[in-house]
Amino acid sequence: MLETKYNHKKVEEKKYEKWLDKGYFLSGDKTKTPFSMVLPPPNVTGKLHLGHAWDVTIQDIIARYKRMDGYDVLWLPGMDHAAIATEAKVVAKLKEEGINKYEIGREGFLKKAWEWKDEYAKNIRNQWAKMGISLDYSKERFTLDEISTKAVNYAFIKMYNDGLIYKGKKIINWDPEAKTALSNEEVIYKNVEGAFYHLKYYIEDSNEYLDVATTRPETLFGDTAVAVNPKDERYNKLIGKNVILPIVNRLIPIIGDEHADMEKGTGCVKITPAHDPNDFEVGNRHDLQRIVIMDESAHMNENALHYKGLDRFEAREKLIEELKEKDLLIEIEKITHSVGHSERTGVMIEPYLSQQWFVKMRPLADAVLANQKTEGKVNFIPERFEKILNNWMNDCYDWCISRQLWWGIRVPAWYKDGEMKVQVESPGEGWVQDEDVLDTWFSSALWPFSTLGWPDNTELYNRYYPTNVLVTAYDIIFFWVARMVFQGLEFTDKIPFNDCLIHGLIRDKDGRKMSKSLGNGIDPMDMIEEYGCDALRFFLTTNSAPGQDLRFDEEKVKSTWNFINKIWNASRFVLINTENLKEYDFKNLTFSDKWILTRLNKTIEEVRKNMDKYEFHNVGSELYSFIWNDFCDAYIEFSKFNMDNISSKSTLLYVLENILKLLHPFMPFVTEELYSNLKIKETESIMISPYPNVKEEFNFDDTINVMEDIRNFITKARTIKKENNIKKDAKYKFESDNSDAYILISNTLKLTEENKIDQNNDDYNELIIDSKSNELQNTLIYYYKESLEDKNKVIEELKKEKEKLENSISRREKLLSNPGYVNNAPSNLVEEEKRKLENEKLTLSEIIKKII
RNA sequence: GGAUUCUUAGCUCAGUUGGUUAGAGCACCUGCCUUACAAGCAGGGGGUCACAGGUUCGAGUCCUGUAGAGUCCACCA
Repeated sequence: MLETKYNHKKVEEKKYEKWLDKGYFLSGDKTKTPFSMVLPPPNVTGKLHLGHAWDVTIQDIIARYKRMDGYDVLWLPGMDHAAIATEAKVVAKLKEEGINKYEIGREGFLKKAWEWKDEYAKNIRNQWAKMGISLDYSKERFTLDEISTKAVNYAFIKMYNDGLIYKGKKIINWDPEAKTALSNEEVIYKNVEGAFYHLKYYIEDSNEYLDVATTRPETLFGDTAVAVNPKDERYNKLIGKNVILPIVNRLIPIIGDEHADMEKGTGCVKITPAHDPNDFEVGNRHDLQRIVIMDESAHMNENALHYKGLDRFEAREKLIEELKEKDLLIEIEKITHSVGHSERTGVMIEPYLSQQWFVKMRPLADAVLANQKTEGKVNFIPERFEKILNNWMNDCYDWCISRQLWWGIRVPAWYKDGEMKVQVESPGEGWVQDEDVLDTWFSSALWPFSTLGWPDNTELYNRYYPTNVLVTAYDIIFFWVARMVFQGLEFTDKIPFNDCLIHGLIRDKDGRKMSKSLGNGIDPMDMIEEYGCDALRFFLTTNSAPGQDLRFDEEKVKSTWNFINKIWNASRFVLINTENLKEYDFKNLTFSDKWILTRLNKTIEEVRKNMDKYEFHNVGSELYSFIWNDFCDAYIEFSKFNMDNISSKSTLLYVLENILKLLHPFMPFVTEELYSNLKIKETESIMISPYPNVKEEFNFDDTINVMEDIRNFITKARTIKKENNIKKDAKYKFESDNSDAYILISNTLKLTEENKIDQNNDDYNELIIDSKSNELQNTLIYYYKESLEDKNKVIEELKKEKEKLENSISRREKLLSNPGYVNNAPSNLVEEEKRKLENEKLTLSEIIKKII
């Protein structure tokens, strides 16, 4: 028999291994309809955080539900090589060991990186196991494995041949720490303290100068013009003249360009085409020279004259000193401005002119936008997230996909004598492969189909693609979701997933983002240790509406634990009382059996409806109130009165069995444990049992209102009894027009035979509790000794109730006499109003009698 | 500047296509060790749904405006 308390550690032990051994997570049953999802591959850089725990639990709920409901579920796991992030971590680790990556070379470094990957992949798999998620490990993939590499190479070459990938020299976001280019999405803008340095650019052959303000004075070495707005009357007459570039003393032209904003700063802008994206454009318009003044680690080069070799910030400092000395500095204006930082290394981005590979976005984005207007669009849940996709697709810029790293898929391009060939294999002797690797997201973008063996025409691909649903957080929509959609459309002519279920981000108790720097992060593994995986899962998935952020509140995890303990104990009760039951027998159902079976049907219906809509918080509250309020508080209590009835025992066990199944996707471990203790069950594991369906023969709809009346009457009786201090052994008289109600009420209120009296003895006063409705009429009279004071109190109470009823009745009458309501409102609501009105009138008439 | 979410009980959140006395958990008050569960049971109190208008027979829900909080994108010489 079960222990008296739920012990999550014991319950969650060894079950996962068993499921794995039995092969329950495997896909491939061809007799069933396929259902597929790919797991958003976590980076192999660390451990899973609460956000992952949330994300994987949602998916596992879907997977388990669909599997139980008869689908052949493929939930494909995998991990992401996370080029920059991993390379940065491996470099840091090597540094600790005193190794420089360039010393050991590309091959040596990659060996180390693979070792790192293997170690972290193992950790991640352990954490997946702890979360209880039902992944098909036989299909596990890695973004750098052969299957993925093949797909990436194919995609790259195809896009190159179709003109969708090109190589070009442009200003890109450069990370001087990782020494690589980044895409715009990998740049995070932060507000930092900085300054506007106002510099004197003397006009040629004159004592006058232009006040040119810049936040990055060290870039002046790359200046090839100063721009003013052609409409700016202060300066436009100077267009065509030259200014003397400070320190360098080179002559550079004053040009007229719309880019110079008259309202902003001084109206004069220095133009550095090799170090600023806007200036790059200006440079193109005016055919200006591009002078690169820094090397790849953001140290000044020979173009910066005597500053050569200095770091950019050091150079800035020294340059300012020199400008001051030479009286070329007008002022330093302190400002706070937003500056791009590398998402991974955290260093300030340097806009940098370099040769990179790009994906031409416009045609791909337009295809997505066009597709979202069709029936075959990606269905976002909640819908509003489609706008984020569309906004991003509307104004996007070409995607820089080359990275100057080693950890990644190498660009399949070969060079010899100024010639370039794009292909996988070396074209032959003397050809050298491009040193760059591709952006991680380029491989992730192909994930839903590359994992299934595309571009080959595989059985997996044909059976499971497109996938049914993708689950991820909203912060990843443009990084990943958008890219999968356009690559899916480009290569497979299909959207990669029909539904895209978006959840929010996890915040701490005070609503702040969880981050390392704040130190407010919570390790899901600690929560599992403390409260169990089932409690964590249920908390994560039932405490917010789709798309909303979730505040992590340990108290709520704790109260979920209590809920599980409640289920545990209810199960104990059922198991203890049904030990001898060999098979279900529903021939002799009592009134409360019929009621709970009907309520179970309604619950199944609601739960299924909400499961299909991914509204898990609704499923949660539906199950919570059914289990706790209906099953435990009411039904189990009532069942105690008919323990000799085999049909009642059957009902107890049957309802429990169904509760466990309904809960299983949320709480896989405890439901498996309890299910394994059931005497009657269809399957050896709850995982492979069929998900509950509504059973028409268990619909006894007329029990619902009657039971509601009975329970209300019981509550009312208890309240009045408590308020009036009626003793347990008070004499009473009880009448009911319904024998089921009579039994349930007298048993529950403990109305014993010995306290029952027929006639009022003059010594007693009467306390009448009654309820009148069309379904049920009860009168319970307690006889007791009371003071006059008590009696007046009772009258007061009755008067209050009378007043309440009168208000309610007049409100309902007004409502029902309103033709607008009666004609327009749904008829079942109108009927319900009428019924309640009738019942209230009956009750009121009784109260009036008593007051008189 | 553009987009978007949020404002409901002391706290954290639900509240489906508008349906008329707004729900839950936790916290609070009262009484119970009634053997499935005191991590529980039985009762109870607590909300002019941010504010102001509008549409409607009917608004927490739809529309307009205001205030506050958050997030994303763009710009930031």
